[in-house]
Amino acid sequence: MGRTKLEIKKIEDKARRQTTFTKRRQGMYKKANELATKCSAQVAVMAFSNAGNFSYGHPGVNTVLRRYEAVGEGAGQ
Amino acid sequence: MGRTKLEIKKIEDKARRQTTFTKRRQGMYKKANELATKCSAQVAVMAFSNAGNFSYGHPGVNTVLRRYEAVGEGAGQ
DNA sequence: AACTATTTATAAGA
DNA sequence: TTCTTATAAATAGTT
Repeated sequence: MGRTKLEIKKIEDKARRQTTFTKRRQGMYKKANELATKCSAQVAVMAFSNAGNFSYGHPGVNTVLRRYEAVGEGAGQ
Repeated sequence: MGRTKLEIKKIEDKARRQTTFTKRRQGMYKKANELATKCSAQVAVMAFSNAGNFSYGHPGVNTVLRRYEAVGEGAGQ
């Protein structure tokens, strides 16, 4: 999306990479919230990079994690 | 997105809810992969509903989870 | 931090 | 139920 069509590959410029990390992380949180609301689901997103450690969950990251641990490897794609 | 603008609220029709869950889950996986690739990040998504338990991670769900556990509550929004 | 041109995701429909 | 298409939404570059 955006002004230019970009390949999906590492952004080498640090400032641009950091900006993209923030924008797209916010986008994923919004998608996670929408998926959870529309489909009565529990959803969590985690994103870690040099720019920091971030996570979001509906109803909460730890709630979703506990469920993942209960299901374990059964939580296939 | 799509033909109609829809509110973000629970989809009552079961078949439509299931279809949306699958489509949007796939969409989130794609976004997760793009974020990880573009920004050299580690990203995980978990989604649980009546339709099943699903997860995706780059480089892998368990790798990302171990990092979350190491960071713990420090992984703020 | 806000704006838009443009690409991408997706709700209905075929 | 997989594929298409009209439209809403996300976002890359700009200001």
